[in-house]
Amino acid sequence: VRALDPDAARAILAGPTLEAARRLIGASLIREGSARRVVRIVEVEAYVGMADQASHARFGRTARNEVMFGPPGMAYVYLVYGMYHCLNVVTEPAGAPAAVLIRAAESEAGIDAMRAARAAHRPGRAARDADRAPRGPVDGRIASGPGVLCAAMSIDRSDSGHDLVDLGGPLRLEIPAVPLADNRVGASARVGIGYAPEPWQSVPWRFFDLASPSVSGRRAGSRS
DNA sequence: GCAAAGATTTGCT
DNA sequence: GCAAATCTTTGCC
Repeated sequence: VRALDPDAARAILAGPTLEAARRLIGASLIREGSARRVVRIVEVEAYVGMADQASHARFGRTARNEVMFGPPGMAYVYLVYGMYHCLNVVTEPAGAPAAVLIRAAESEAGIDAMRAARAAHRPGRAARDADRAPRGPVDGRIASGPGVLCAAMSIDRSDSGHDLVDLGGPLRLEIPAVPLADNRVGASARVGIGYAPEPWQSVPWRFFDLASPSVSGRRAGSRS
C-alpha cells in the first residue's frame, strides 16, 4: 500500500484529531539508522483541546506541553512514572493543543535492534535482577504498550519537538494512502486516566486494530 | 520550597 | 490482583 506524501500526511494531521487518530491505525513508525526499525501502529488514543480533562493540555500552555500547541506532525514525548517515555503525534493547527498517543505497534523490521533496546531499558526491579534469567519480551509483544514501544524504538525526550512527517528525519511516520476499513477498527474509553472527571474518562477516544494481537491490555470496546 | 500524583510495566502473592 | 520502581511536573503554602 502506498504511503501519503508529506504534504498529504500533514493535511490529515492538521485536521480533526479523532479522524487523524483513526488514520494512524496501520501507519508505520520508522527509526532510521544502521539497523532500521519499522513498526506498524495498532493502537492509539486522542487527546483533544484544553477542555479535555485527561489531556496534559488541561493545565494550559506549560513548558512540558508546549509542543502540543505547535504545528501538526511534530513528536510530543514525555516521561511517565519516572521511567517510561510516551510518544504522541501533534495534531490540528498551531494554537489548538491536541495530539494522538501511540499506544502499541507490531514489529515489521529490525526486531533484533528492538530486543536489544528493550533489554537496555529495564527499569526498577527488572534492572536490579538483571543477573537473574531475563524473561525477555515475546517478539509479538515487543511494542505492545506506550512505554515499551518507546523503549523498543529508542524514543525519549530528545525526539520531542522534531518533525515526524519530514522525509529524511531519524524518526518518521508514514500514513497509508488507503485507511484501514472502519469495521476493522475498535474503539473504547482511554486507558490510565482514572483521574479525569466524566465525560472525559469514558469518551471512546482509544482506537485499535481489531485483528492485532499486539494491542495492549484488555481489548474491551466496540466497533467504531 | 515541598508534597503529591502520574496518558506504565513487571513480578510476586 | 497488588504494589514497587523512579523522577518530573504541578499545585499549594
